[in-house]
Order: sequence, then structure tokens, then C-alpha cells
Amino acid sequence: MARSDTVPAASCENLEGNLGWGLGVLSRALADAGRAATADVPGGPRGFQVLFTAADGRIGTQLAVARKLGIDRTVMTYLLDDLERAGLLQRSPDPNDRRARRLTVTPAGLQLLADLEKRMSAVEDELLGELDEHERRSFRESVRRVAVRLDAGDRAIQCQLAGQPDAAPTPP
Amino acid sequence: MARSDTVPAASCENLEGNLGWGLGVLSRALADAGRAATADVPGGPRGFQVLFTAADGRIGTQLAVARKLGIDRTVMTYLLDDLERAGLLQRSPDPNDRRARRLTVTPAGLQLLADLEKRMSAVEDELLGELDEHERRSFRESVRRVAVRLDAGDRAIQCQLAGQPDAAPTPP
DNA sequence: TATTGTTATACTCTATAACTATA
DNA sequence: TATAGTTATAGAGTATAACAATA
Repeated sequence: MARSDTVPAASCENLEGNLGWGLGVLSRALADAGRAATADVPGGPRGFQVLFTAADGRIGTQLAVARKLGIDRTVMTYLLDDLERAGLLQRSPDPNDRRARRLTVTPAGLQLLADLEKRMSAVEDELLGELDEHERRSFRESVRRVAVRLDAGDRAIQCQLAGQPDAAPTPP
Repeated sequence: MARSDTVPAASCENLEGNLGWGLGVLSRALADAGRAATADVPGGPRGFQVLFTAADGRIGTQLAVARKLGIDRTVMTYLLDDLERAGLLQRSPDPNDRRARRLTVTPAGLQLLADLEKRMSAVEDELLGELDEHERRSFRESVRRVAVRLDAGDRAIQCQLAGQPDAAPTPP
């Protein structure tokens, strides 16, 4: 009764081996450190990501940016209001589809963004400090590949995962 | 003006290379799929994690579990109320410190937990489907090591990150 | 006095619905 | 009719503060 009653028949030996726990810890740490590093940015870490995505230019409209970042479109409105009011970004009607708004980062926004990228990069390296350079590169690359597939790749996968947890894994 | 105005002086080429974006996508996907896979558990994915941690036995009291999982202690109360009401878990006063409550997972809880671990494991493997087996093991191990250091290791690191983003990285 | 846990309250985010304008 | 964006409202989730019991 010393142990056999407290140790469950777990497929995973301990909590630390649980991916959900690990990603939770990592995400919280990144969010906390990110909030501190983006204290001067409206919207915090999310404001930074919006600036970053808008500056990239390939994702032009505000709805596309919102989808890419997992931000609700109604939340996006307030976020952009704040960023625009701070003079970091501008909305303008898309000439091809006048319903949509194109996002343009102002010179002030680009300048802040360059600084933010340095800060966030430092934060990330600090968080991943446990890993050596090779492991770090490998880790970043894995995250990138997994995320790209989850994001653009197959939305079908997410639907499958969300809809039928016990269903057969091989649909035609 | 065709490009030089839209492409910023970014240290990271594109959004996909951004760790924050990648972890965001991955965490959201895991949360979504986890919610679906734990639809029958009070508290959803978090309820599963509490069960898992409590069943491990090494982290006995409810406050310790809450800290380990990044759950506010006031939220923990409601969470445990639900889990206890569902007959999955029990609270009992710690004989060594009668302020604290020890958590015991009931047989029904252990049975559900075993099933949940299978479900969550399947969800995780599906999410990491982009990686081959070796990469997957390596990725999980990296997450584990990074999280363990962030969690127990040095809370000083988190304080440093959170407190002074621009400060010198080598305090005495 | 400090800490664990609970409760009640207030606040912040997020989701829902309704509306405008374009397509 | 459907979509991009906005606005207002309601709801979920979270944090804050006060309290009781124990250390």
C-alpha cells in the first residue's frame, strides 16, 4: 500500500513527459515574458504579431491577418483601432475589394517593429536556453513545420481531431 | 516602391519562422483537439491535467498541483468542486498540515484517466504527424527539458525576463 | 504573522448577434 | 445571397479582496 495505490496505470510515466504540460509551461512563459517585452505596444504580444504580419505584406487584409494569428475578427477591430491610434499602422480600403481593408505599417511602426523583433528574439533565446544551438535550431524547425501544416496544410486534420476523437483514422 | 516600402528590415524572414506564431498555432490546435477529446471531463483539458497530476501522487496538495499547472488557486477550487462532484476525485485534509488538502483520484477517476491518456496521446501524435518518429521523440524531449527548467529550475529566469527586458543579461 | 483554502466581487477577455457596405 | 468590417451586448474566464482555519 506504500505505492501500488498511488501510482496509476499511466502510459506516460510522469507529468513532465506530458506534451500538454510542457507546451503549457512554455507558452505561459513566452506570454509572460512577451507581455513584459511589449509593454509599450498596444495589444501587447498580439499587437506585435499583428504589426509583424502586416509588415510582411503577403497577408494584406485585416481578416486574413486575424485568421493567420487565430484572432477573432471582432477583437481584431479593437486591436487595430489601438494600433492605428498609436500611429503604428494604417487601414485603407482594398482597391480590388472595397469591403476589405489593407494594412500598412507606418515608418514609426516599422521602427518599433525592428526593435521589438530584437527584444522578442532575445526573449525566445532565453526561454530556450536549456537547448544548445543545434537543438534549438532543430526545435524551431520542428515547431515551424508542425505549425505550417496545422495552419495552412489541412484544415481537415483539425476538423477530424475536433469532431470525432474515437473515429477510424483512415477516411477515404 | 514596388517592394522596398513593404518589406521591413526584419531579422526573421517571415511569420512562419516566428516561434511565437508557431507555438500559438500548436497550442491552439492542442487546446481545440483536447477540448473535443475531454468533452466528458469537468474542466476539459485542464480537468484531465489535474486528474493526471493528482494521480501521479508526488504532488499531493491542491495548491501544489495548481502551481504546477499554472492554475489560479481560486479557479482550482471550482475545478475540484466539479471533479469531486463527478466522483472522479476526493479532497481530504493533509494529516501533516491540516490547512492543506490532499487529492485522491477515485477508482472511477483512474479508469477515466487511463482512457483519457490514450485519447490525448492519439491527439498529440496526430498533431505532430508532420514529424517522423525520431523527430517527434526529439521534439518531445526538447519541450520536456525546456519546460522543466522553466518550471522548477530557475524562477529567477522568469523574473529576469519579465522584469527588465533591456537590462544587462549578466547580473552579479 | 504567514499560508491554505474558500467565497464573493469585479474585471477582462472572448464569443454572439445585429448592422452597414460592398460583392 | 454571401462576405468584410464594425458595433453592442452577453457570457465565459480570470483576477482581486476579504474571510476562516491552521501553522
